Amino acid sequence: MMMREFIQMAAALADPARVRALLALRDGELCLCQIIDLLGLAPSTVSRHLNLLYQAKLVERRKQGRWMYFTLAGKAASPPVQQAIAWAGAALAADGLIKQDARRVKSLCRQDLVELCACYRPS
Amino acid sequence: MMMREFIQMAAALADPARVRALLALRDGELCLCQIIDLLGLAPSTVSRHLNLLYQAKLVERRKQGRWMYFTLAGKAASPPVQQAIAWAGAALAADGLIKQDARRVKSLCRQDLVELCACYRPS
DNA sequence: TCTATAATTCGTCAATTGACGAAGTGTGGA
DNA sequence: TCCACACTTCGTCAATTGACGAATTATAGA
Repeated sequence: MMMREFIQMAAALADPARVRALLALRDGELCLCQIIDLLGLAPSTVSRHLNLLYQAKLVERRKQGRWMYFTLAGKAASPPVQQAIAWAGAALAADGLIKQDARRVKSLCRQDLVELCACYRPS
Repeated sequence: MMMREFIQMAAALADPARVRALLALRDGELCLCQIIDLLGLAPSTVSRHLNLLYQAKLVERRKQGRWMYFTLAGKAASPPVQQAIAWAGAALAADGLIKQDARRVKSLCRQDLVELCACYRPS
């Protein structure tokens, strides 16, 4: 791994919204609109954050229909990538916001995606 | 560890000069002027970089006379700190610049500190 | 005490970053 | 063929960052 890639990874982890999104994926894949709902930021902002995580190879993504699903980088990922994810998870295991997010994710996953995509709800 | 501290650590690692300085400390302590020489940046810039690494708890420092010596965070450091250092080291083990720095550090350590402090040499 | 020097602090400047909304893309269903 | 909607791209703006030099602090030695 070269310096450029490492810096990209560290920079991706140097923002609370991105770290929250990353760790929210530990229980399985999420649709972008679920992450938008979780973070409470504008769709374009969240899209950009997730793209940075993707460029840094910390997450993978697949498009299914209208939805873009994200997952944590898997077993095929390089050791530095896996170390980075493990590091963030361990360091923030006791963090209140991260724990709150984890509970929220469980609840989001129980909802229907069509209903959930509240990110665009006029409310 | 809270979010704030984690972000501080990740941000500290998100700059090539700081990562180089951090990993240059793996073989033992270095004086600030040695790091200035290694990085080829202005003294004030390097001082600021090392202060950020210190705030992030990734390095320790001690003042002896006119010199400020830095070392990697030791065994007393929290697991996340140690994980971060191990992560950077492993990810950049094959990086050319880091390897070059390591050779340079060995050579710097063989020089007399008084002669070395070339950072202020008019040259 | 005076001087030289290692390091820090501060002010400035250009470049980058994160936020947003507006506009554009693409997919699925009416 | 439209339309609705999930997502992305782009432009803008305020805030942050990294670089530097100038000025300051602190320490060792003449």
